Amino acid sequence: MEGLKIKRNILCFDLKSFFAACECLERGLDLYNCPLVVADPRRGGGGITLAITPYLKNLGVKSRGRIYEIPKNIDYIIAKPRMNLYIKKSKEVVDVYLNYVSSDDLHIYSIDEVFIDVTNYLNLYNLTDYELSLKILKDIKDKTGLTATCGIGPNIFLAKVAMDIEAKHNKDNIAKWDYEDIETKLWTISPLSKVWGIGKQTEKKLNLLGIKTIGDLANYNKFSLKKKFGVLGEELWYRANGIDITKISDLKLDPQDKSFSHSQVLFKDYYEHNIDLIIDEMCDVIASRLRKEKMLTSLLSFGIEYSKSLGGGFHHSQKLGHPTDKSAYLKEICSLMFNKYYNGDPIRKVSLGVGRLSEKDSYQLNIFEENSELEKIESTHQAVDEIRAKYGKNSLIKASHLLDDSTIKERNEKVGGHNA
DNA sequence: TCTGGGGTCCTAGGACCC
DNA sequence: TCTGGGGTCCTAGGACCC
Repeated sequence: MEGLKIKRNILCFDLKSFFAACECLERGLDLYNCPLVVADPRRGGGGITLAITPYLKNLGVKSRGRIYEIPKNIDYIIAKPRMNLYIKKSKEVVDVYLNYVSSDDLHIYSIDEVFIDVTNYLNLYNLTDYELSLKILKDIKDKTGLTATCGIGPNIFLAKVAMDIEAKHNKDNIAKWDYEDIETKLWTISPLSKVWGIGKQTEKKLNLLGIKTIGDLANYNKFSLKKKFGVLGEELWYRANGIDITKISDLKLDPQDKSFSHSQVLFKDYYEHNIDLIIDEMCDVIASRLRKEKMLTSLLSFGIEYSKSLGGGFHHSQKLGHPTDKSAYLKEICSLMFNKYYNGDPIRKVSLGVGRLSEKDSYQLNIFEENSELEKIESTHQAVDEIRAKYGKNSLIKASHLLDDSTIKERNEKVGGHNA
């Protein structure tokens, strides 16, 4: 096991209350002293709070909850999410990291979290990993106004857990964990789901085995875990022992595995006669993104969820006859699937996703689409995309999209389902 | 009493091929 | 006449993350 204890210098950074911090900066408010909630008020009380300030956290408000869950006696400011602002800010922070390391040693995990392997830079800068992280944190603060926290570990897992569990509570916003800290810092963690990679479901199953702390997990029989949970069980055991041999380069995603999707919860019940419009629009959005990223998809997944009172729904995926970025083709498949599986219940949610992506330049013309026809469609799409890029997504929309049931105009003003 | 949205990874069974 | 077996692809579904 000693051989698996790799000794890198991994830093894991996370931006503190990121969306809320961006809103406070823009409004000239003090993040630590103002009751701000980032959430879309148009969603009603059931809407999700995307972020809250530390000030509200201290009052016991859940950071990812519903608006109606915020205690009535607390006065708060509600900030409509502005995704484009957060993306811009996130890029500014990434630029700070890239001043210190090359992109090969940086993995962007989410809009506000990264992993950096600084092993090969410490000599160069003549700094310890702690000193370097301090410097980067200060740089982020100076250049963007944002506060970050940093976990340091000999591997990715320990860096992340050090960050999640300890760094946030430390004065300097840094926590460094090494293999000798495992018993005191990692093994004492409970409940299990506080640890990265263990969710509520797994926690429940482990609890049934009498495993309540990470220490219990680490000292459980590895082979029984493997028997019960497959490779995941073995993985859990290694992680509980602080072992993770993943390198930053392993985190780079194979383009084959890439996917993207759109889903939306509808504001009213839809049925067969008006859901077409929604599906149409979503196919257009997905196809347009494929063209923007110069990708083709070979796998479509489509799902419908019925109104809460009834529950249920379906979700299916299907390999496509040939790779495509054409809205019409996606619609055709969705429509087939809809007719096959829809049971007539009121619809409240639609999801559409594409996967098995490939780069467009490898596109082979196929026997199903006539060459000239293809070019015609292609050039039309291109023209539409160009106009939208220049004048905004709403500059050119289909006549059907002006109907009452359409949601596309609202959605075009959103990024990732949130207000742009 | 209540509606988020976008991702990745893993497993498992059936089909199909050699 | 019967008990093959390995590899890969497809789809469904579960779990986790931010």
